[in-house]
Formats: sequence, structure tokens, C-alpha cells
Amino acid sequence: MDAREYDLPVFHRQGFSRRTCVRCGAAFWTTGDSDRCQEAPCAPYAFLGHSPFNRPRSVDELREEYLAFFEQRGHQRVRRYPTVARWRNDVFFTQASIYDFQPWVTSGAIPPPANPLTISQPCLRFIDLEEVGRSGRHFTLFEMLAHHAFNRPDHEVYFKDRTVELCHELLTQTFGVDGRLVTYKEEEWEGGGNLGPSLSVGVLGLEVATLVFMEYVRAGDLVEPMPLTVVDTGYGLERLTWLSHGSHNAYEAVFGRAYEELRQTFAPTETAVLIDHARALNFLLTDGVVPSNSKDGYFARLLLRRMLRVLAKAPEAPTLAEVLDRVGRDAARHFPELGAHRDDLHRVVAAEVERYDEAIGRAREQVRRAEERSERVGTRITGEDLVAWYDSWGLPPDLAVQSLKNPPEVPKDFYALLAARHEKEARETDYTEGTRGLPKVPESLPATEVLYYGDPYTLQFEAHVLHVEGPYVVLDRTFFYPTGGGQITDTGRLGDANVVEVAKSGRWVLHRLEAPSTLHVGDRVRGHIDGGRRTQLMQHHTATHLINGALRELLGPHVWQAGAYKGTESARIDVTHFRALSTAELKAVERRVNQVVREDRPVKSYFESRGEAERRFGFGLYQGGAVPGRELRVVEVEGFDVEACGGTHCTHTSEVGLVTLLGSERIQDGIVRLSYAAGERALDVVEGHRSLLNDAARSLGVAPEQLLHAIGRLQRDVEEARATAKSQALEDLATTADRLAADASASIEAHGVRVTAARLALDKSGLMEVSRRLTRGQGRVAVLASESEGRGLLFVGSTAPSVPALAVLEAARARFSGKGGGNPSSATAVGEPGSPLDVALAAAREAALQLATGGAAPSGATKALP
RNA sequence: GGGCACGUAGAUCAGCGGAAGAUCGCUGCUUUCGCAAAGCAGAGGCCGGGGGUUCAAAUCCCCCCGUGUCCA
Repeated sequence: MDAREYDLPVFHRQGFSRRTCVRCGAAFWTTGDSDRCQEAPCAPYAFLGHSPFNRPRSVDELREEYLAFFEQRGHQRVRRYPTVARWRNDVFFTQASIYDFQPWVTSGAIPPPANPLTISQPCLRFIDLEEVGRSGRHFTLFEMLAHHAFNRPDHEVYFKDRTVELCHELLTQTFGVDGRLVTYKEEEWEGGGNLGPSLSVGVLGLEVATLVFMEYVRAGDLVEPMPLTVVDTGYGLERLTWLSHGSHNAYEAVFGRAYEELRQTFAPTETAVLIDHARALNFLLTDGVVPSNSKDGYFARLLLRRMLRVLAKAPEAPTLAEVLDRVGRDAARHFPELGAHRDDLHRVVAAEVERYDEAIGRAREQVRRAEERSERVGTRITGEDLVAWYDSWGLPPDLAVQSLKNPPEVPKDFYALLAARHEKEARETDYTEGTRGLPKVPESLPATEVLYYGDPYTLQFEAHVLHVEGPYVVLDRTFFYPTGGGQITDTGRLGDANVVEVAKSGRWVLHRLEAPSTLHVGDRVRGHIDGGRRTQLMQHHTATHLINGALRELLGPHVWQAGAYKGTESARIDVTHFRALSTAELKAVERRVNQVVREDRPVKSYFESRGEAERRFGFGLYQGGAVPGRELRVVEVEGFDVEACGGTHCTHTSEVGLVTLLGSERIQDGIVRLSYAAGERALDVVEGHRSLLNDAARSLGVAPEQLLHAIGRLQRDVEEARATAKSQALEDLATTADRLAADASASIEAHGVRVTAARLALDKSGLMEVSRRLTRGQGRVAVLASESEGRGLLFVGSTAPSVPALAVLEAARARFSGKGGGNPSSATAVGEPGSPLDVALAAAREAALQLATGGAAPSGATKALP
């Protein structure tokens, strides 16, 4: 980046000079005489025990001071955004304050909530999870203090010069830091296709802020200026607080009393993990993450389990919930929402603690068995096993070592080995997702005016054709609802042609006709929407909002919509919840929804600016996920549920009609699905159930009330019949065996070995059963043959040590070109079709006798005795 | 979204190419005034589902379904 980017007037006004760090070689600006930039690792922490601040501050004091400082200098204070970035779908968590304004504000699509603004944004970063407690300065959740300015060509707020000026004033005037201790290191910055200069602010070895200037956009190899430039600053609240204390580590300074309390029981590193994770979890759970085994839920589980592992080390330890509450109480002083739904948070945590105990119990059992097995086989448990156990059972190596009698060393590179097991994951996934095959609409075409938002009842309208391509027609205005937001397409007619699908593409609505359209641009055409279908979709869509509202009301605010589908026959919603729903819960949801239907509440759908809607209703609006646009369409079921939604909705809840639940299932860890039908379809379902019941009862010849009883009887009958059939079959086999045993001509006895040979008409399992009975007791050999599906089957069973079944079989196998094998106690062979089974049987019998009398088995090549 | 592990009797699990097992629980008998306990006997299995390989599959391979776990 060009050095001129950093040659700011403010540096000259205030007597800065540009220097080069003797350690890292980077250029930096300072009023002091340091020969290195004041950041790790170039400069050591020089503030420990010697804070450069005029006095120590608590986090609350420092945050307030910061926000007030910028407020007094023309900035407007903005409330924090959720730590879970629901308004965007490219990341799970808010990792910096600028995330709040990406992509809609930074791209210029919508105005910022204020300009310039200042904010303290809790951010989550899991990249340094392992460093928490070790380094003394890492946090999974930290607050990014920031001031942002968004400059448009027609409205310049301020840029680099003023930003540096403000930073230096804050540090020196407000915090009382000697300006000569501060360095501004030049750094290039690039991300998300944007780039620009940035300054990293260091004080006595600690980086306390980064001043980023979004100025250019990368287009291939070219770097072009952005139409909208952004001041993106980030000051570490925790680091500034730490600096103001000059304490041994950041955690003491940030958490104060709560840290000291936990230190009574835990080592410094453990305390840091507990307190950091507890704060992060308070935000995560309050912002609606349900712990699970994938996606954002996994990170909540990870933090939770890491805390549980630490807590388990001390018998006197407080419970997880107690630690969460203690830390949450402090954080709630500035973020009162953290205390708002303690009960719900406790329920989520309790379920998770239970799961953890189960998982560890299971894993311990696995370890016990693995050790038994290895003792039996004579192998040793290795470090590799520890890695595998953690990966497969979630058993941390220290716990595994605890429960082993002869534990191996935990490999030094445990996490590297773990990572190696996951290397294959990087395999390319095929993203050639089915292109929708919609035609390109000329950019010059004016946007389709969508009328269904304002009026979901109009089913006939006139419009002009703007564009035609094959079966696709674009109109200047339309009442047809295109597939979207989980609601499927409207159908109907356009002129004489059937509309089979409607899709939204950019600013246009495309109507797909059954056949290539005969319409021409400029034609006036009459649209006709299938009203029955539309009504049903509206009922299902509004019902979905009612169900979501009822679930949040009954289960708690951790419930978030995770997907939905509204069809003509039924609809379903997926929501986050920590366990499957009970029958009682389902009943309660159904009752509540139908109650709201009967209350006939107004359902208002209207557009509102994004900022205003977020301010009035919070981020719970984004139940359906991130939605684009400057304005949000708000669908508000009065006093019950508010969501940003583009669907067609009833205007009063009574229009939804009956809502009946069809079922619920747990589709993933942390996600349950409810299926239901509303309106006419709900009646269809009820009717269907009734006739099913009646038909079932009639087919059993009983009254519907008697159905269960009749089925029970039927089941018993079937079981009995099956049992008798089975015992009959066994009895038949027993009879066969007995007859053979009694038949003197079937058996020969030699040297205490009785050989019984016979040809039977049984399948393989029949032969096996007869053999089993003939060879009860020692010194018995059974040689049985049968024809099964045209192929000869030879079975040898033996309890005579001198007559191994396999040896007998080997002797006879070649006789009927059979394939087979076995062991000393049993052997089977199957012959080619048409092979001489009797010859094989005789040969096997002879072989058995010879073995019994001490002779070697005749080889298959010798002739069978007559 | 991906990797790994696991689905066998009512429960917990063993077996991991050659005739489906153990422990607990259950039923009956013996013993006891009765209970507990013990002994003996017995019932209970589409070895998660579907394909494939093999003379032979609970066992090996592939695809589903379910559970758990780790990672992004």
C-alpha cells in the first residue's frame, strides 16, 4: 500500500514522526522515541504493575467513558447486535462490530442506524479457544468498542485524519496515557473483497485498537476506490481495562470480584476458562443458541463441556448454573437482557449437563471394555487410542487416563493428531448446485410491481407484458406469489395459458406457462390466480407463524425457526429445541394455536425500515433467516408473534381455521420438526382419521371403541399361531432326528463314535437342527444331505474330537464338485446342480468311520466304498 | 456441512466369515409360614433397513435410517 495513505495531517499537526520498527520492520508513527512498535512480540508488556492510565477502570466505567467520549463528539450510541449473526448467512457469530453493518450498510443498500455511530459490540472468536487462560489476554467473547463513519460521495462524515485524532485524544486526554508511549503501526488490511490501509495502535507492548479504513474494492487484479468508504475501528474493551489496571492478567482486571471468588477454588488458568466461557455462554444462550452437535450449537456445547470439565476437578465447586448466573449478573448491569430469561437458560443448561454426564458415562464404559479386551488379547492402550476416544466418544484424554489401570502417556501433539484425523474433511464438496434454469431478464427492464404484499385477496388483475422468453413471462405488475420463504408457488392462468410456476429472479417475477408463450411484449393480459390453492397456502403460512409463536411462548425464547415449508396439503416448521417434544407439549401447542385462531386477532403485514423494525421488535424478527433489503416486510400477529416475512397471510387469525398437528420428530440434535394442517386440509385430516378408524374397526368387525381391544386380541392370536407353527416345525425336526437315532440302519458305531448318515428333504437350517439333535452329547457325528433348490447340500456336524467335521466334508466334497467349508464341529458344502449327492453322502460316511477308527480320511480322489 | 464410532434377547453388552451367546430382568419348579436369597429348568432374537460379495454374512463392501461424538 502506498506510504502516502498514512501520511496524515494529524501526524504532522501533533509532531509525530514516522519510524521503522527494529524488530518487525513495519513503519509506525509516534511522538515518542521508541525504536520499535509497541505491540507483541516486538515490545514486552511494560505496563504490568505500571499502568499508563491516570486511574484504573472497571469494564463498565471504561465502556461508558468510551461511548460518552464519542457521543460528545457527534456520534450516536447504538445498542449491541446479537452475538449470533442472524441477519447474515455467511457466518455464525458476530466477530467484529463491523459485522453488524455487513452486508446491507457497507454495500450502501440501506443507511446505517446512525452516522457516525459508536457501539460496544460483544464479539465471539473461537480461533483462540485454547489460548484462553494461558496467554493472560485471550477471550472467546470480548467487547469491541467502536466508532464507525460511513462516507458517501455526497456526504462525507470523516475519514482517516479525524479517526486518528479522536483515538489519540481518547488515549491521552481521557485515559491520561503519555502520548509518547503510543505507536500507530501501518498495516494493510484486506477482507471480503475490500481492502485499505489500517493502523494498529500499541501501548507499552499491548495492541489496544485497530483503525481500519475500507477504501478500495478488489476487482480481479485491479484495485478500485469504493463509492462508500467506511471507518471501521475496533478497540478492545478488555485490553483497555487491563491496561488501566496493569494487573498480572486481563481476567482479574475485567472480572474483578467474580474472578477472585472463583480463584478461591480454582487455579488461575481454570478460573480464566470458567469465567470467560461463562460470559460467552450468557450471551450465546440469551441470543438463542441451543447447544447441539453441529453448526453454532456446537460452539455452545464446546464451551459448556469445557466448563464442566474444569468444575469436575474440584469437589467444592459451584454448579455450572451458579457460575453462569454469577458472571451473568455482572454482565447484565450493562446488558439487562442477559438476566431476562434465566429460567429458560437454566432449562437449556440442565438438559445439556445431563447429556454430558450421559456421554461421559458411556465413554467410561467403552474405555473399561476396551481395556478388558486389550488385556485379553495382550495389547496395550496407546496414545492413539486416546485420540480416537476423544474423537468418537468425546472423552477428554485426562479423564480417559483417570479411568485406565495402565494408562499410556497423553501424546504431546494430541490436538495435532486429532486434527490429522480430520484432514480428509477438506475434500472438495461439489457445489454445482442445480442451477434453476431461469432465463436472464434484461437489466433495463423495470422491476415487477408486486401486489400480493399489500393485498393477498385479489385473485384477478390486468397487467402488461414486459418480457417473454419461451414459457416465461414477465409482467409490469402481478398478484401471483412466487416460491419463497418456504411458501410454494401460486398457480393459475394468464390469458388462456396455465401458469404452472412463479419464481422471483432479482427484481422480477417470472411466470412459467405450461407451453411457450404466445404473448407479446406490450400485450394487456388478464391474470387469474387459483384461489383455493392460495387460500390454503395463506392459512398454512399464518398457521406457521402461530405455531412458532406458541412454541416460543410455551418452551421459551431459545426456540428459533430453523426452516419451514408451506405446501397445499400440509406444512411444517423446524425449530431449535434441546429435546423431542412430549405429547403433553404438543397438545398444549395445538390448544394454544387454536385459541389464538378463535381470538380472531388481526394479522398486520406492512413494510418498515430495517432499523426501525429491529428497534421495535428486536432480532427475533429474523425467524426465517437473513432477508435482504432496505425495508423489511413485517408480519405481526397482534400481541403474539412478529416476524420479517414476505409471504401471503390471512388478515385475521380466525381465517386460518382449524389447525391440527400431524406429528413431530427430532430431525437433528437440537432441532425438532412439527407437521400440521390448517383450514380445509385440517378438516380433511380429521375426516381421514375418522374414516380410517371406522374402516379399521369395520374390517375387524368391531365398534371403533373396541378397536384397541380387538387389535390386542389379534396380536395375541398371531403370536400364538407363529409360536405353534415354530414349535410344530421344531417338533417335526425332533421327530425326524429321533427316528434317525432309533433307526439301526442309519447309524454305525465305531470306537465309541456314532456316525448317523441320512438323506432328508429339508433346507439348510432344517439339516442343522436335525444335526444338532443327533449330536447331543460327546462322540456323535451326523452326516446329512438334502436337495435344496436343485443343488445338493451336504452338512456334517460332529462332537467327536477324532472326527473333525471339516475333514469329513473335505473327503466328500469332490464327489459332487461341491464348494464349502467349516470347522471341526460343523461343515457345509453345496454341490453343482445334478451332481451325485448320494455318492458324496456315502463318501462322507466312510470318511467319518475311517477317522473314528483312527485311520486317515480317504482323500477325495479315492473311490467310495460300496 | 464433513470425519469417526455405535445400532445383536425387555435392559446392559460379548461375538466380528463357518450350528446366535453372557449378565441382569422375566416365567416355572425346588426350598420357605412368608419374603429375600440360592439351585435347577424355561421362555424371550427378521443381529436397525435394503442391496452386494461368498458354498456360507450378525461378521466383509455399498446405500439408507437412527444414536453418539469430534471438527468447520
